[in-house]
Amino acid sequence: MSRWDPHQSSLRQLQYLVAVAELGGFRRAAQACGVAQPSLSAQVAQLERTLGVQVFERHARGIRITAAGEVVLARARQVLVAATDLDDTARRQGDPLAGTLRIGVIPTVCPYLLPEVAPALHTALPNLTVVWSEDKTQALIRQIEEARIDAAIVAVDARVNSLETMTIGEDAFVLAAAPGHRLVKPAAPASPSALDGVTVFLLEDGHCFRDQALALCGATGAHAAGLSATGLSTLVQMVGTGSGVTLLPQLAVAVENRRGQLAVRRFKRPAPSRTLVLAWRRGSALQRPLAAIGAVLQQAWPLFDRGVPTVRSTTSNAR
Amino acid sequence: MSRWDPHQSSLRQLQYLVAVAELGGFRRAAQACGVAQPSLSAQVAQLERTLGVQVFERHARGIRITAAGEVVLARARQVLVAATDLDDTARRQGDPLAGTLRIGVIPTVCPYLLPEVAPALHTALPNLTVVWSEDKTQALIRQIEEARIDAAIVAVDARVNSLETMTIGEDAFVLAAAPGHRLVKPAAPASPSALDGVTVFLLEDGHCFRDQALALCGATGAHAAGLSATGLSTLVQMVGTGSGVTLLPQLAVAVENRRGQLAVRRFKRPAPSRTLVLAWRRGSALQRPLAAIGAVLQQAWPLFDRGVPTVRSTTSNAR
DNA sequence: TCGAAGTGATAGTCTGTGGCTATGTCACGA
DNA sequence: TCGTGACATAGCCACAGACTATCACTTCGA
Repeated sequence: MSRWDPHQSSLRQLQYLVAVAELGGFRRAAQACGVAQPSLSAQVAQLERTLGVQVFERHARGIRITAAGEVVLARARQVLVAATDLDDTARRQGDPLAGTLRIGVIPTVCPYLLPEVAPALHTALPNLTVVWSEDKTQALIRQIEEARIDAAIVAVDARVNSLETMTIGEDAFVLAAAPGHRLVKPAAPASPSALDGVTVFLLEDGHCFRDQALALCGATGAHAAGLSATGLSTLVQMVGTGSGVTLLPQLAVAVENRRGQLAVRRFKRPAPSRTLVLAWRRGSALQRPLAAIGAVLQQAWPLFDRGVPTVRSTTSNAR
Repeated sequence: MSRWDPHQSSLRQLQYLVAVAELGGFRRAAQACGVAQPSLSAQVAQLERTLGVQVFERHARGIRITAAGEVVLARARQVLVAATDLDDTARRQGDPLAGTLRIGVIPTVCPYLLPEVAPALHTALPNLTVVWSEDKTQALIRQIEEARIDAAIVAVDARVNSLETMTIGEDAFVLAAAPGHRLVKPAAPASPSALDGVTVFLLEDGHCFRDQALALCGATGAHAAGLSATGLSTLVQMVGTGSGVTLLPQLAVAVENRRGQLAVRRFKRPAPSRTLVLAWRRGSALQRPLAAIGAVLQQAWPLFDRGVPTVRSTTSNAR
């Protein structure tokens, strides 16, 4: 019965392998792994020998990953993710609501949500330490899949099958422009068709909020301005001085318009909006603490949502 | 950047852990792993220490798995399965259609399908060695999930989410009884309602074919006989001598009725049937060779299917 | 009641794996 | 042409993990 024929390779060897692939070289990988380059080289070479696959082509000017190596690397990463889950599982055995979680947040949410929510989380889950990071959706998803972060707060349109999600809340879009602009003068909620033919300033590529705003523009006949902003603050400055119009998530209005330089007008219900979710890798060992965090976020959400039903077309939402 | 903090534990330690759990003791596990008991004990103890979880309670009369241990073990198995996938991936890099595959087959299929199909497989895929095993559906699924076999030929009703499947063919059910029995005398195909009030002999519990036949009985008003058979051969003997009726898969008729001791009658179309599939673990590294095997099985299937459209209500289907 | 047979743990020894430093070889670019 | 940075090689050392022998304990049966 060959059931117990041992796995020759070790987890450490797999880590070395993946490190070389990701950092693009043995020296850098060795440094990152905290070992000397010859030690790492030897381990990788031995792993290649036991697997019977050459993963890297060694050149004097660095390495190349072979075709066979790519598929082997993908499997190696899977093993390491599973091992990480094992570690997590074990670590949480005592108190599932204790320990450290790494959560990524998209840039159009992070600075507005965290200041309110981080203290609430600490109160609700005092033994849990959350390390926040900020990145765009695609990067966050990759980081989740590679177990480099434990979860992310994102605004999903398309469901990613490798992730599980929990809805935090709906974040409505609002119109924003310099006070006096014709689009934001009326007190009544705007119809989406008000955007027809209008030039709208958007975020630069890679922000999911750009895509969502762009979709709304496409549906309403608006078109994107030639210039893109690197963040919502920039966006606000651009339309605040000029004559343009932009879309903002309600979540950001209180902070971005704290000096009242903009006039803001909401849409008729059902207002266009994005759904914020907490997402984590399917099968993660951290279901328990993540679900607890998700619950806290859900509870806290009305704090940010307050503008939506009763927003005034004036500046300076309460703060 | 804690990205590269190493996994302390090794795959070998995980194997030891799982072996202890499955074999129920350190000595047996050590023997199975081919190491001395103290070596294995030390490794398991260290693993428990690094994970911070006591997986086993040690008693003089063996071990018990702790509650925390159960969940840790499940994760450990996942890591080993991923490692097996890595090995498989690497091994198949040269020729994906070479090497060895372990395939399980349910008892109501194995003896009838293999004699025909094994040579065909060898012809079509000469570099592939298939090791066949026979077990019931539930056991096979567990073996697939634990990477103890690579695939199985089963008759699924409920789809199991952890498995991917490829249909081999439809295997119709037929009525079988001693020649002269009123149910098998007419030449015309039977209506399912013919079973109403009839006592039908079935396989013993655990055979999926029992459940499928039982479902048909329930739908038609038949009821199960008190006595169950351990296999189709036994079933044939039971009804061949007595006055009972049974259901057989068409696949088995040629072999089981080779001496013509039974009269067989098919059902009106659409005849009740089971779907035979080749199933493997989702994400298995063996997609390529398994799909190739599935294709050969599909092609070969009409060989066994021949009775269905034109079956006579006589004995002795061609062979 | 006591010993045999089973469990896993402990003690002490040895070897091979995987680490280190120092150096070699090669390709490219200044 | 030589310097620089890539990865490989050589040689050494230490400790992890294997082994054998034995202990401590429980259970079962004579």
